[in-house]
Amino acid sequence: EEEKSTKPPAGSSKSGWKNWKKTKDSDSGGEESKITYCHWLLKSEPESRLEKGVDVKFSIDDLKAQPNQTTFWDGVRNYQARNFLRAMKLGQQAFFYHSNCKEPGIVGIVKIVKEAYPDHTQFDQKDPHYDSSSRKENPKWSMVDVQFVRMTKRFIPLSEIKAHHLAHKADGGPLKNMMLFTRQRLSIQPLTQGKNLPLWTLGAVPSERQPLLREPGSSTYGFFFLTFSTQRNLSLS
DNA sequence: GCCAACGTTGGC
DNA sequence: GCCAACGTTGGC
Repeated sequence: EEEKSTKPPAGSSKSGWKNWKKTKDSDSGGEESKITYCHWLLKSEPESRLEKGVDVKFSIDDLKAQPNQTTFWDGVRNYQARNFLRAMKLGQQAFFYHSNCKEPGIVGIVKIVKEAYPDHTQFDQKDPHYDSSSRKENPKWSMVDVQFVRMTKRFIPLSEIKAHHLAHKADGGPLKNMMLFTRQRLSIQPLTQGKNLPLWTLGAVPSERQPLLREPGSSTYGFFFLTFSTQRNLSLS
């Protein structure tokens, strides 16, 4: 279904076409394709774990250790996550989240330095994420390149984000629909402003085209995350 | 290490 | 198209 939403089938059957139209037009399915996201959250496992004999550990320190502090984000094998990958634009920023570990939470910020292209690991039989059903002429899975930007000023534990999420579910705050909780298993997710709240709660309102994320000390704050944090006297940047 | 959540697979 | 079985994710 997700395949069809990116590209209508050439000689499509009636039902295939219908499904494609449905995902484009319906409120729930279509929303994803219509909305333009600007910020993301990427999960990665910082602790060693073997998958088909291969260690899948990749912490933010591992990213920092890469040449140019840059790596390809391979191994995404979920259609929704893949579609988000494909929606990522050059220069956009994402939180780097440590998952499946002692202290899950946000540890840093990365940026997209190359937009989606075929994930070569899907064709590599030795790779734990090898996909025998994918053809080179029409690769199923994509990856982007990301580069380390910086660590967050402090570690932001899942427990803290979750506390806000729970509070916001009650009071309609910006994190009430955060996908970290509404789609707990999604490894690539967009961050949104939250519908009924002003994005900018402190300082000047930046013009629309300015980068949303500022260095500490700037008079304006970006990343919707900072909205709730500043409201609650926390500082994430 | 346990297990709940949830995405995927495949029989019917 | 339904849904039970199964596999994976990821918090705890």
